[in-house]
This record gives sequence, C-alpha cells and structure tokens, in this order.
Amino acid sequence: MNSINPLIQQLKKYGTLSSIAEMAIDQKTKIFVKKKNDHFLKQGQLLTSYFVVKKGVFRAYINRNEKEINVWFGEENQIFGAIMPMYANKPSPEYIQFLEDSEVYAIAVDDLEVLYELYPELNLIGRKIAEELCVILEDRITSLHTESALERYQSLMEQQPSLVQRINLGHIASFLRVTQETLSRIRKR
Amino acid sequence: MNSINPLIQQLKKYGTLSSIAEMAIDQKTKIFVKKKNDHFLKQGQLLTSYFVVKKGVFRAYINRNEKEINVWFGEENQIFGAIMPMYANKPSPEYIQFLEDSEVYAIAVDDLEVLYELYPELNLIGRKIAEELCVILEDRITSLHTESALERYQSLMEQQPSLVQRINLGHIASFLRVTQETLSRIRKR
DNA sequence: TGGATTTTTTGATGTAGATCAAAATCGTCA
DNA sequence: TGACGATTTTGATCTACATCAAAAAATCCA
Repeated sequence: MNSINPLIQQLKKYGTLSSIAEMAIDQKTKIFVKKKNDHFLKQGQLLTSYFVVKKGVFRAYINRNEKEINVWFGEENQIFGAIMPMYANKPSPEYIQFLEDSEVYAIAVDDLEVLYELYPELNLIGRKIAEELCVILEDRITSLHTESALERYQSLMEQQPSLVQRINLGHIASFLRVTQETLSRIRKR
Repeated sequence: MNSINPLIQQLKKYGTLSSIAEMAIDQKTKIFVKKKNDHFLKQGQLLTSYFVVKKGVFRAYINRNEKEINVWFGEENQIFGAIMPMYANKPSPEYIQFLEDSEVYAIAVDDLEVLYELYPELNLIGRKIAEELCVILEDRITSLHTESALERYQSLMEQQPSLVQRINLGHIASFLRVTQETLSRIRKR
C-alpha cells in the first residue's frame, strides 16, 4: 500500500506497519484546513494526539500570567504529538495557532487509543516518537539552562534556520525567552 | 510470578508483562552497589537504558564550559531511562553520580534492544515511560521559561520536597539555574 | 576530640536583559 | 496610492541575579 496520507508516511519512518493497520489509521485520519491565525487546539476543542502539517507553520503556546509563551514551533514533514492531553491529571494548557494558511492531518486521542489496542505494532512506533521527543526536549532544557540569549538565538538558527525566516521576531523572542527588544538588538550583532 | 526485582516492579506499573518476558528481563538485570560520590555513567563505561535505584539518590549532570550543570535528580522507586545514548548521533554527555550509598538495578542498552524484539509487549511499556518523561520535561521547560528563581525553588519544593532535604544547596542551585549564593538568599525568604 | 575540608552564608559590586516609551519601518488593502 | 495597523528598532532606565571575596557553620575523619 502506498498511502499519500502524510501522517502515515511519517509514522512509517519509525517502524513498519501492516497494511491493515495502515488502512485503519488512514480511515481515522482527519484533515483540517486552517487559515493564518486560526487555532487548532483550543481548550474544549478536538484534542489530537498525532498530527502532521502538510503545508504551513504553527506555534504551540501556553498562557502564563496574562502572557503568551511560545513553547515550540512546527513545520512540514514533522510528526507532532500532543502528549499531554493523554494524561487525565494534566489537562493540556497548550494552544496551537497556525502562522500561515495550513493543512493538517491528525488523529484524535480516542481513536489512537483504540488503534494501539487493535494494532500493538503501533506501540513500537509510538515509543520511538516519544523517545525522539525526549531527546529534543532535553536539548531545549540544556539550552535554556546553560546558554545566554545570544547563544540560544544562534542555536535556533543552526537547528531550525527556516523557522527564523517564516516566523516573526516577537514569536521567536518569546520562544527564546527574551523580549522582542532584546532579540532585535541581538540580531544586529 | 512475583519478582522482587524492583526494576520489573516499576515496569509493571505501566502495563502487563508475560511471565516469560518477566523472567527474561530479570535475567538481564544487573545490580550495582555504589558508594557516595561514585559515578554510574561515565563516558566509555556501561551505558544503561533503564534503571531503578533501590536505595539512594543520584544526580545527572552535564559539563558545560568547565562547569557541572545538574540536569535532574533521582530517588527510590522511580524508573529512569538514559534515552539519549540510544541515539547514535548524540553520544550521551550526561554523567550520573550517586549522592548517597546506593543500590541500582539496570538493563544495558544492547540487552534492552533484544528484549524489545523478543517481547514486543514491552514496547507499550516503553512508550508509556517515554511519554511520561515527555510530560515531566515539558514541565521543566515551562518552569525554566516562565518562572523566577524564587518560583523555581518553590515549584521544586512542591514537586519533590524530599530532594531538598537530601541534596546539598550547591547541587540544588545548579539544577534551578541559580548560583549557590542566590539560592542561599532565597531560602531565608 | 579537634583540626581540616566542605558547605552555607553574608556583603559589595557588576551586568545581561527587562521594562517603558516612542519612533521608524513594513505590509495590507480600500 | 496612501494611510492604518502590525512589526521592528532605538533609547533611557531599572532590576534580578551573577560574580568575587571572605567569614561562618557544618561535616568529616585521624
């Protein structure tokens, strides 16, 4: 089977899927078309667990004392997991907003639960995705922990240069934990 | 089967294990007895992937411009994964040092790989452990991202009060990303 | 038990980056 | 095209926390 479902394509990077599983996942995949500035995950709305952006960019942010803090950004051809919503004791305080017109392929939490039970092979893929995410998060922690504002900006430029092109300074600044003003000054050396 | 292997006891919190799998894991479990200040994971030494401390506390730290930065702490009855070493492209720059005399139950990376293949049921457990870790790491990022030094200290006291008793101020300070001096001043209100 | 090492506290000063305010630039669309 | 709103830049000041230095307290162990 040769699906054009980009979510399945991403999943298959982590392990093999039987064609029955692939079909089942494909059936549960929902497509969303979003305009610039639209939200995806708002409290009370559909909670997705895995999703892939076929076209577009987004930011994930939280609210903290009246302010929005960008937690991460996402682009095409990456798989994202909204893992937090899966833990009942910790309702997701994370919002997702698209920064360009976007097209998203997603599976809902409840559907994923069922898929894990029906096709246990999926657990290997899920494990690898989560492990990979852990590595990214640990990096992020190290960066916030040990680097200066300038160094954090440089790290981002190295690791995800395309984001710096597509996303405005204010959002990047919030992600890096600096103010717009400071980032602006950093930028011109 | 009613194993007294604390590593297996922790694994079973996340899902069921057949008794064959349980026996196989038990056979691969290695026990280490460590003195205060001993290291566990030093570059070049045995890389473990999952481990449980039966008795003791430890810190995981990295080296960054001549300084040691504490990345996390661990106590009894928690399962830990050294996930980073599993990714070839990112050799673990993380060291583990025991801060009290400790007893550790661990499985080596290579053995775990084999176990995952032989007993695919383990993948579900591995997935849940990694997902749980993601939640913890995200929390950590949020804390570093949004909280002041005082707030970070308060969060730690809430979430892991026992650590604050067992671990000296210098190590706690490094974990919280403040200097000893600042933490000392914070402590007395 | 007492001296040495380690850990914590206290004090004086320095600085990266925040905050506040306003000007300059860019982008959009009537 | 021109004008309004959004984004970025510039400038002046403020502050949380770092750094450096040294004293005080706690811990270790011969």
